[in-house]
Amino acid sequence: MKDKKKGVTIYDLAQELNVSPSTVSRALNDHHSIGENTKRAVKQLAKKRGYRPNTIASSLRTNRSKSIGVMVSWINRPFISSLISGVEEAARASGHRVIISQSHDKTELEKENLQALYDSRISSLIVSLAMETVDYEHFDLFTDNGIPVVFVDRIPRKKGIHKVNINNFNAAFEATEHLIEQGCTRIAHFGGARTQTIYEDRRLGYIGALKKNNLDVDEAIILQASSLHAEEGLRLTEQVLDMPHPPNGIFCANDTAAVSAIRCAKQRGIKIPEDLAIIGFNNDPICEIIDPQLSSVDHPAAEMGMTAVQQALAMLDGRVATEASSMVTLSTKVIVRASSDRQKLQSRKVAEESAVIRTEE
Amino acid sequence: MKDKKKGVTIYDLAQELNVSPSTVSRALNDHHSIGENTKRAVKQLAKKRGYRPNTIASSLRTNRSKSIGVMVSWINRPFISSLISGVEEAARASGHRVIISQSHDKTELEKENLQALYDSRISSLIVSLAMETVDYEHFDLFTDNGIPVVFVDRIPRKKGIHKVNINNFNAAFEATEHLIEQGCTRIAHFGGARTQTIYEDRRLGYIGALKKNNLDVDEAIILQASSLHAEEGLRLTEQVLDMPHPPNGIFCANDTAAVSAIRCAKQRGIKIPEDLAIIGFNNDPICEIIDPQLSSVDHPAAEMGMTAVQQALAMLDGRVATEASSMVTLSTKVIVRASSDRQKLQSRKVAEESAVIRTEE
DNA sequence: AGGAGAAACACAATCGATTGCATGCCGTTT
DNA sequence: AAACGGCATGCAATCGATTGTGTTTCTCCT
Repeated sequence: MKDKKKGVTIYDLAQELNVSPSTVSRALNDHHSIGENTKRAVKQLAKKRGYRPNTIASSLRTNRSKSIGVMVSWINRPFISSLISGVEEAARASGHRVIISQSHDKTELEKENLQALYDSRISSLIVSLAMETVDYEHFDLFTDNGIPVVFVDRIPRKKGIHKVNINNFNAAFEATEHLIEQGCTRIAHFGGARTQTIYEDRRLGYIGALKKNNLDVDEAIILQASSLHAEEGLRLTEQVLDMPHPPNGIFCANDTAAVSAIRCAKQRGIKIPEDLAIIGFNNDPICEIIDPQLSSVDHPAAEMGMTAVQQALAMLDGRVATEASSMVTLSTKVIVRASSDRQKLQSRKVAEESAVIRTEE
Repeated sequence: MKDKKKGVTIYDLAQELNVSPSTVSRALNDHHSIGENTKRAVKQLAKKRGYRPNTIASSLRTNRSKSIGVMVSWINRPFISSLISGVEEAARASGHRVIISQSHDKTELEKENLQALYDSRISSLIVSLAMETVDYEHFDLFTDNGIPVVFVDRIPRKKGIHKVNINNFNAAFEATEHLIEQGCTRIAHFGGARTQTIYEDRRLGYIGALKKNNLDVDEAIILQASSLHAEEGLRLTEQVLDMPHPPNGIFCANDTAAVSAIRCAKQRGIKIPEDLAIIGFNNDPICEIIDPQLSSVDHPAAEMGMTAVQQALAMLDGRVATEASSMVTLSTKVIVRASSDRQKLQSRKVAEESAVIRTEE
C-alpha cells in the first residue's frame, strides 16, 4: 500500500488536504497565521503518511543546516572521545547532527578540514586546537559569516572569543601544592607546547604554587615536549632522574607522561611515592590501572562537550551575541591516589571552584 | 573589493564569462560535452573568485549527500574511537563528511538515531550494533532505499549483508590454545551477550580449542555478562576464584574484564601467570600499563574503519552490488605478555591469517 | 453602513546546482 | 547540394521547503 520508493513531501500532504504547500509548511512549523484545526489536520496526516522533512531542502532555502562541526586533534584519545560523546548527546537532544573532523595536530590539515566543514554549511563549530596552531585567522571564515565558534580545552590565546574550559592555572596550582603538602621539596614539571595556553597556564600554576611555598623554581627541571606521548614521558623522566640532584616530585601535564614516569622510576627501584611523588592531569582510565595508582586532575570531559554545544545553541538563538565573548569555566578535582599519597589519605581533594559562567568585557 | 557577505555561485561565474550556468556546472564536473578551453576558463575563474560549491543545493538536486553516517554504541571507548578515527580519515580522503551517532547500547536509541541519520540523507551507513540489538529490521530503511550499510565489529547474525570484521572464532581459538600451550588445564571464559555474534563466536572458538586439546568443557566456568565492564569483570573473577576447583587460566572477551581479573587475583595473592594465566581481547592501551602486562588479541581498529568506508564507497560506485553481500576479514594477532607467559617468551605470536576479501554466494 | 483590521490561507519566487532536451554550427559523406 | 552526425552550449524544469506579498472572508466598531 505505502509508497516505499519516494518520500512524502509537503506537496503530497497539501494535495491530499486541498491546501497549499505553504500552509502545510507553516502548519508544521507552528506558524501563528495558521488555524488550529488546519494545524491539527496537517500534523495528523503527516504522521499518518510518515512524512519526514527534507532537511536538505530546508537548509538550502534557509541557508542554515542543523549540524554542528567538531574539529579535534585526534578522536582516539580518552579525553577527546569523551568530549565528543558529550557533544553528540547534547546535539542530538536539540535535533542537531554532529560532523567530526581531525586535525592530527597539524595546522595545515586543520585549515583544510575547516574549509570542508564550512562548505558543509555547519551551523556552528566546536574546536579544540591542533597542537601546532598558533594563529587563528582560519577561524575568521566562520566568525565573519556569523557562524558561532566555541573553543574547548585547547583554546586560542586571544580575546573576543567564546570558550569552554577549566581553570588550568588553578588546577595546576592545586596539584602542585598537593605534592608540596606531601613533603615534596623539589618538583619537576613535564609540560606540553607552550604555544598552547593550557600547557602554559599549567606551567604558570605550577610555578605559582612553588613560589607561594617558597620553593626554588629551577628551570632545569621544567621540561616540555611538543607532544607528551609515552616515549617523551620516558625520555623526560630519565633526563631528570639522571641529574645529580633529582626531583622528589613530578607534576605532569598529562597522564600518559605520568604513567611513563611511574614505570621508569619503578624500573630504577625508586620508591613511589616515598622517594618520588607523581601526579598527572586528565584522570584517564589508566590512572586506576597503573600500580601504584596515579593521582591526577579530573576534567569533566563529556560535560565540556555538552556545555560547548549549549553555548553554540545560545549564540544561534541570539541569546548570546556572536560578536561578544564568553567563557564558561568548569570545575576540576585533584584526585589523590597512591602515586602521591605519602600519608595514605586515599581521599579526594576537591578544588572548591564551582562552575562559573561569565561574560567578559 | 571582494564580496564577503554572499558566496560565489555558478551564476556569478556564468555571468562573468558570458556562458550559461549549466555550462559552468558541467565544466566544473568535467563533463565531456564541454570544450577544453571553456573548462579551463571556468575553473580558473572559479579559483580566482574563491568559488565553493554549495553542497546542499547539489544534494537536494541529486538526492545524495556526500556524508557517511556512523552508528556506534559509545564513542568514548578505545576500540570504537580508533575505529571512528579510521573512518574519518578514509572519508575525508574521498571528500565525505562523517556524521556520528551513539546508541548507548540501547536498541531504542539506535532506532531513533538511525531515523535521524536517514533524514540527513546520508549516502551510506557504517554500524557497530548496540549490545541489546537482536533484530535488524530498522536497517531495512536504508537497504530498501539503496543506501549502502556496512556492519563492523558487532554485526548481525544474518545473511545477505555487507560486513567488515575479524575472525572471532579463530582469534579466540588461538588465544585459548596459547593458554593451553602455557600449561593451563582448566580455563574459564568471560564473555559478552551471546546474542552478539562476536561474543558467541569467541565462546565457540574457546570451546573449540578446549575440545581439540581434549580438555573438559565446564559450563560452570563459562560466564557471560550483558556488559563486560570493570565491575562485571571483578564479579565474575570472584565467582570463579571462589569455586572449590578454580581455573588456572582465563580467556576474557575484552581487556576491561581481564584487567579486573588481574587486579582481583593479585589482591588475593594469586600468582600471575604461574597460578593463573590471563588473556584479554582488543589490545587496549591498558594492556601495557597493568602489571603484569596483559596478553591480548590485537584488532586493527582504525583499519577496520577505513575498510568499511572503502566498502561503502565501492557500493556507491556500483563496483559492489548493494543487494549482494560481502565480507572483509582482517587479521588479528595474539600478543603475548607477562600475564600469560609462563615461559618468559616475551614474544608475539601472529595469527597467520592475512586479510581476506571475499564475496559470499 | 462603511471601513479598519485581523484571521486564514494561496501564489509564486527563491535557494544553487543538475540535467534532459533542444539548438546552432561546422565538417564530412554520398 | 542535401543530409547527417557530432561537438559545444543554452534553456528551462527540477529537487522540497520557506516566506514575502497578496487575496478572501469575517468580525467589530463607530
